Amino acid sequence: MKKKLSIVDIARRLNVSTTTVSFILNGRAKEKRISSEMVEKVLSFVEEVGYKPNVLARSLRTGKSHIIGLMIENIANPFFANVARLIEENAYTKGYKIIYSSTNNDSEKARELINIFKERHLDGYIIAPPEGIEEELSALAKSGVPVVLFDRYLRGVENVDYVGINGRDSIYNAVHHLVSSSYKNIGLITLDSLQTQMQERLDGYEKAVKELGLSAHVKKIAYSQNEKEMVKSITAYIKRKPELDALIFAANYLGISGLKAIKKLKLDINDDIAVLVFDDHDLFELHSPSITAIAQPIREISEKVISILLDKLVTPPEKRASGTIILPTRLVVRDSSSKNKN
Amino acid sequence: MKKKLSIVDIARRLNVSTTTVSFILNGRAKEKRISSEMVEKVLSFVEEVGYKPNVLARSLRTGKSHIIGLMIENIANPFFANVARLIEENAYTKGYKIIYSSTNNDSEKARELINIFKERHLDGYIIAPPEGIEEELSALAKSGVPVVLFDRYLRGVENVDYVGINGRDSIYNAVHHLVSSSYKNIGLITLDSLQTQMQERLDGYEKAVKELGLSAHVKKIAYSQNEKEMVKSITAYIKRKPELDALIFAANYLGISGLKAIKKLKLDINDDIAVLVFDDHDLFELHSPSITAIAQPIREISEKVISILLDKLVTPPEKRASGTIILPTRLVVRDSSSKNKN
DNA sequence: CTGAAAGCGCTAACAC
DNA sequence: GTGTTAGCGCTTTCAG
Repeated sequence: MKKKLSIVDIARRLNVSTTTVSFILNGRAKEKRISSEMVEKVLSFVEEVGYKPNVLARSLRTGKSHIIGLMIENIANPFFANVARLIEENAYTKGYKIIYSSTNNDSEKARELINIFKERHLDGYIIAPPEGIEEELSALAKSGVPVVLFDRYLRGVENVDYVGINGRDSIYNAVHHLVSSSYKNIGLITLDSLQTQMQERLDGYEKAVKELGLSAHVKKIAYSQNEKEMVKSITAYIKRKPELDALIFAANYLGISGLKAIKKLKLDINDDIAVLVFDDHDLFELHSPSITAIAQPIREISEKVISILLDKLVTPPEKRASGTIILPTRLVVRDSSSKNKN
Repeated sequence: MKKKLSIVDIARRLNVSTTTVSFILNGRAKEKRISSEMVEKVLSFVEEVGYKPNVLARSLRTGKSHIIGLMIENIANPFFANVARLIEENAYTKGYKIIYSSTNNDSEKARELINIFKERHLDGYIIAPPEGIEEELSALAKSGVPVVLFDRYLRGVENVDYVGINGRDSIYNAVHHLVSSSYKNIGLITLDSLQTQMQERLDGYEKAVKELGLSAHVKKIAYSQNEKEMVKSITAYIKRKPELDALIFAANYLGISGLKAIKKLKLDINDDIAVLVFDDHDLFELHSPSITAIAQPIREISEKVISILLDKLVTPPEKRASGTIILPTRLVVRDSSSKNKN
């Protein structure tokens, strides 16, 4: 239909210079002391013809894209999906768009993504990083773009912010909760991963178990996109360890796989084995029995992440300071961890 | 670190023209019959200094952004999250990035989004549209950008493709399934919405009920982001209709709210009331009893959507034809709809 | 207060 | 085969 007008077109039609138009459009009319009739004239014409500046050209010129890159593990994981939604909503109100990508915990893919993002001159990054991209992240941060990590951090990466939760304490407390509900043989099903958040959870478990004089039972599952395989290894593990009377799952999808395994084995949660999962999920509330979970403060995480990033965007690089924010989790006690209630 | 090199820099260093470099970089060396030594020289130098063309400048020049806009209802809905993930994976391998946004079924927000997307010169659009953006979509399509709708279409919008499922038959069959499991008073909990996919589901229900000589019980819930409210209205409805012995939920989040309502009312699924939900979910398999669901072919939908779009992207506008693809669903019968099994 | 003009980095028609 | 150069649409310095 209406062929795209450029700023030149509108300047010509109005018999003014592009400069004037540009200044007015960028709200610098006051500052440049442009007559208010001029401003009015330009604005109403722009409105009338529905002119929109070409963002691309502007970006090319200014070096700002008003796009934020979001890199997460997997958008189909409800935790990440919810964080993504909240971050997006928030960014949107501030005039920023999100371009996102799932890494599937693959450092190779993450590296590529960073490159692609870089080419597009994104204004900032929000990343739940897989291991092995320390260098790329450092380089990115050093180049002056704000980078905020969340969910897990990467050791030795400078000048990035981090928003996370206290996984160590969370699991530590969870173990105590189970013990106080008179479970004794508590296993931890976690990922075979060196990611910091998984390490913390493991630490918390080991610390608690040690202090309580219990023996540790840890099963590390290989990360896989394939749920079937996860269910299989968990099933095998449970069979191999009949002495366990409680299981902590270190991530929500592990928990879901675990519940499937338990169902397959026809075990009774609680009679046979208690269940506690890191990261809450709709499913856990509705499950019979309902499943005790460690709930992450999704809203707070999202808000912190985006507000830190937006803050940095308006702070000159030399005045920026990076930091770490650790948020508390909440243990939502349900029936799967209360022997007597069931 | 290394300050961004431009194509001019590298041309100068090599004492060749930018044209030559540009052609080589765009793989048109053969076509332009550039000497292979030249090609080699340029390529290795480019490699060495790690030069990356500025995508923005290229887009400005070519008018192509290699970005696809994805507009869905809500990324936190597993159906959309999964579709998004699959589409993204697929697009990514073809060199396209996704920029996404949730509309929350708000036509105002959707309209704004389309405007923002337009400014960025996206190459194509994938949209699960709310009602009320017919005009904008038509305009978009008319401007020559490929548009693919999915999940629901909009009446009267020309020149867009649509990938959907046969919601009418799905629900029709679902009713028959319930009846053959000897349920008689079947209610439908749906959204108070004119969206085509919801209409189809309602149609299927009404057709089946009529043919079978049953009486219709339809509850239309207002769309809301707030789960609590949904649970409340469903709870009230169930209380008001004690004669119902089966409930069909027309969307997965309705189903989840429904399950919460049923739990709150302490009803026994199956003894008191059968449950069948449109759109499968992890939860439904694990629920006790497990919940019968109509599973959408998520992978097929995603693949169709993206392949249609990518196809159009390489087809000159005048040769493009738009069409509709309807995929079949699968009724996954579980315990919640089998009176005797329970 | 307003205008001319120099780029941002790239592509491609047009020369040679 | 390779080089020159005119834009793509915008911002912003520098003159007036």
